[in-house]
Amino acid sequence: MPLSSAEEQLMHHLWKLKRAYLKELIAAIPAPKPAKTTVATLLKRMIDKGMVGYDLHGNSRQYYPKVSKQSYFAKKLKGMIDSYFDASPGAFASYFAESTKLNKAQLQELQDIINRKLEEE
Amino acid sequence: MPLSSAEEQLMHHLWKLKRAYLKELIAAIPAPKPAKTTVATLLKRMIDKGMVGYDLHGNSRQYYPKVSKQSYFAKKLKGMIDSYFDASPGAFASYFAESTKLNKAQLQELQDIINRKLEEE
DNA sequence: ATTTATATTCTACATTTGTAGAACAAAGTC
DNA sequence: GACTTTGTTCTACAAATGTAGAATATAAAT
Repeated sequence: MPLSSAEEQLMHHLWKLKRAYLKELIAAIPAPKPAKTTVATLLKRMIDKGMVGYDLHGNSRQYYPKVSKQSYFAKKLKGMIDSYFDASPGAFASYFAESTKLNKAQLQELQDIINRKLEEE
Repeated sequence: MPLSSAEEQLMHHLWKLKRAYLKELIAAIPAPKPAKTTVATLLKRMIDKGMVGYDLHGNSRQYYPKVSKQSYFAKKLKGMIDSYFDASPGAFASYFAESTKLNKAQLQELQDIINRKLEEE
């Protein structure tokens, strides 16, 4: 049950706010702001998809993500690696290291991480 | 003009075949195979989106990708890094190196790539 | 108590996506 | 020349997506 594009954008705001009432979510969206009912519809669909939960506070709801940004992202990335790199994270890693322009500090940070990983064996 | 999910799947076959007639494309799709008109409709939409071109051979068309898998993928990944890592490839790289389970050979390959990159300065 | 701010539900409708039948055309085969 | 294979176009329709008005509820403010 993947989120649609509009739903995913809204999810980003919810991840940032952690918990939010409708009004707060709308406040977080940059202009042109959608109608409140538009956001309400998206939230309802996201709840149906199991991605959002809520607590009742008084008569209204405080919404929160039921899936962390990290794990949602990890799933998306895995899907991409599966289809574009034949399910090989190593091939993807090589491609990424090769193609991306990182500065010296970033490259060194990566080196450190990899060295640590190698020592963990 | 992003491809829809069904279109993207078809695109993968076209990338693999490089050039293909409708029949060849359908042959490449695993069962349950869609109706030929379904594939024809998708191809038409992909042509409209500028993702596929074709040469006329006799009365029928040999289709080919107008966008390489590499560049299409790069765009997708950039979109994800923009939205999930605040447009920071470095942050993404760190996350990825940290979270993915690569074996020793893969880690060393990465090291080599990074070393080469560092020397290129 | 009346107004106001906020939220929710229901309904609606245009667009996009997934899927395919019907009809027609041309090229190769018997 | 009739038949088969392959391809294309047109049309269609259900489901998903993007967007929002109308109606309604309720809590807070005055």
